[in-house]
Amino acid sequence: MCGELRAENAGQDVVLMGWVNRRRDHGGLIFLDLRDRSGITQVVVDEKVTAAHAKADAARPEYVVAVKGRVRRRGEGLQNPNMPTGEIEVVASELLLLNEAKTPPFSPAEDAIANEEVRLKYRYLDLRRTEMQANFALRSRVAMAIRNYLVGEGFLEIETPFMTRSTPEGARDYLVPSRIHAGSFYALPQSPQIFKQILMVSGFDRYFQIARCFRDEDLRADRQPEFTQIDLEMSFPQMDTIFRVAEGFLTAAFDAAGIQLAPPFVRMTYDEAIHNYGIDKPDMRLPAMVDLSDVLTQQLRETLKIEQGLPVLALVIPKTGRLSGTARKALQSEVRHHFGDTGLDSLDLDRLAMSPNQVFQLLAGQIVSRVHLELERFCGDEDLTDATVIVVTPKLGTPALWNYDPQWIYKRVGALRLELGAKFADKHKLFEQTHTAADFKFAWVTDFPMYEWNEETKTWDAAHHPFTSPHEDDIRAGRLTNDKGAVRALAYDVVLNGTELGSGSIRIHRKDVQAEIFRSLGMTDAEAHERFGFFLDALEYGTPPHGGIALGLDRIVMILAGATSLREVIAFPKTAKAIDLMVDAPTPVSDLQLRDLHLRIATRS
RNA sequence: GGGGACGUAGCUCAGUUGGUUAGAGCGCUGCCCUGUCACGGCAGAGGUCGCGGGUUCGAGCCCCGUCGUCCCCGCCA
Repeated sequence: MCGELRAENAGQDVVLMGWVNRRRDHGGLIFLDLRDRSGITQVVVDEKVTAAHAKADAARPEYVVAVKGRVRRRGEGLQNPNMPTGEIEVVASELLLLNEAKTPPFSPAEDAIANEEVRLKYRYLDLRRTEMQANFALRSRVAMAIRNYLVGEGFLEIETPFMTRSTPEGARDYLVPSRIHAGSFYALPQSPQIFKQILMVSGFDRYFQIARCFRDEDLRADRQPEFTQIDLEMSFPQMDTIFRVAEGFLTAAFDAAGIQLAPPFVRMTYDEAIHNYGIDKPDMRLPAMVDLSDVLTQQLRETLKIEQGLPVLALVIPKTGRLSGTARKALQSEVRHHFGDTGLDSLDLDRLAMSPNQVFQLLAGQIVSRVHLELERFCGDEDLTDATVIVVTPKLGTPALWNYDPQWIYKRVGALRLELGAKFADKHKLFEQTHTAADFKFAWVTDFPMYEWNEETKTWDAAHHPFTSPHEDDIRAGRLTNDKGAVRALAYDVVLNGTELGSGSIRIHRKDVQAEIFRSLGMTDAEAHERFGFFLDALEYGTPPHGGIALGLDRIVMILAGATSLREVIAFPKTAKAIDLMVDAPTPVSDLQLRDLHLRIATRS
């Protein structure tokens, strides 16, 4: 193939087929760079080879050609050290134009890339680009590594249906109308959740699937309406068993990308994540928030007009260098703007330190030493003078604040931490990519809350999904009925650099517990039976304890490819409005099709 | 549903305070060229300034609406 020939192939007769990447016409001598997915080779066509030369003359970029010729080692000074095949060239004896090509709207050979609208419309051209070819080669390798690992661990790959039953919880379903049953619909699966649990009931012990999932929600850079999960489930697991398996296949996946991970990953509870990072998917490429609550005594809070009893938090952004006066002021106003009228404010540490008041000086000293401690924990010994510190305080007597619990402040400051991280990342090379294990900060977050208060419907919803087992202790303490907010779930997320890669849980395997959970979610027994009767039935026929996890393959590959959008690692993705610009989907359908499906379009906008 | 950015030649973009015939680079077409590799030289073609309306003597530029792409919030068990 085009990318494979080297100096040791000199003298060999070869046939190459590929696309014309570039053509350099010197009159009597024409150079064609021939490209296929393995790489690029230079072909030389001399005018003495009349027929071939005429064809090379007619050839244009993106023509598909076949070349017969001999590999020749390039002479001194003619070599191109920037190309893997730069030491050789193929001297053409015969040339065939297998197919012509219209002038493409953008060139797959260019480094500069066109806007996404054009790229997506002509996706087949975009996918010819070296970068995209590399992304999909990587994706294939990663998927293969995961398959190999899981099969090696005794997992069985089993497919589950795409056309299934709508479940009203969770995301919006994509629906498929039934022709045979007027007025009824299949739903595309949001995940194979129930099927994989049933497979455990069936005795399949260790199941996995690289499964397509569908969710009809609004898109983001890291969210597509159809996406691929590495879905697995096992019987008789401890949480640790599942962590080990997931760490195992992630290690295999990263190995396929040339990165050696060193599991086990860091673990923290949900409460710790919120307290230290203000978010349930911490990005640990930045230092944690520093809790200064105990440094700010009651007395000091009164003087500084800081609310009692609420957390005071410091953020530290390393490697920013010493900020100029203007930069500090700009930052200050940015922070103000970020918090708006929430009642959060920032304390000027420098002014505190330079204050003639000794109490303030002391306080500043205490804050600095606390922050320094975190910085040391984070990256050995980092010079604090090179970092920027922001101290966030809840202002005294801000009415709105009275309703806010500490969690709200943690989350709010956590959001600022990420915003500033992103801002300084570009400027000061905060996340320098060395493409080694150190760039990839994994964590397990455990003990998620079981329930989430839904302000809209004034009900408790399942935070993960309703098949998640609550902590044994919380069941025994009766919290399922009288203290839902405190119930912890046996649920866990695996997080990488602030992105949720996947989540899972130990499931409920007893019918009575499952029924009680449904009831606690406000479902009557009749409703539960109507929706999940088949599942409750299955639980009664000898269900093993089981649990599992599902990880987003697209997101894993995206991060490994260094991309910031899933569209770079999905061959035929959809736009932010869920449109496929190449095939132009979705489209209206004919009245005949609608009649077959017993559907009528009610409104057209 | 809400907020923001963008939309000018095939592509990437510039276009001053609203003022004559809307520009550049790349690409494309033709001719020349035997050592290029982002080849080079000469000549040339190419525009519904996203679309619709308005203000104005005059709109790429101002106003209103609309469509599309991207990012974020809501949403995503």
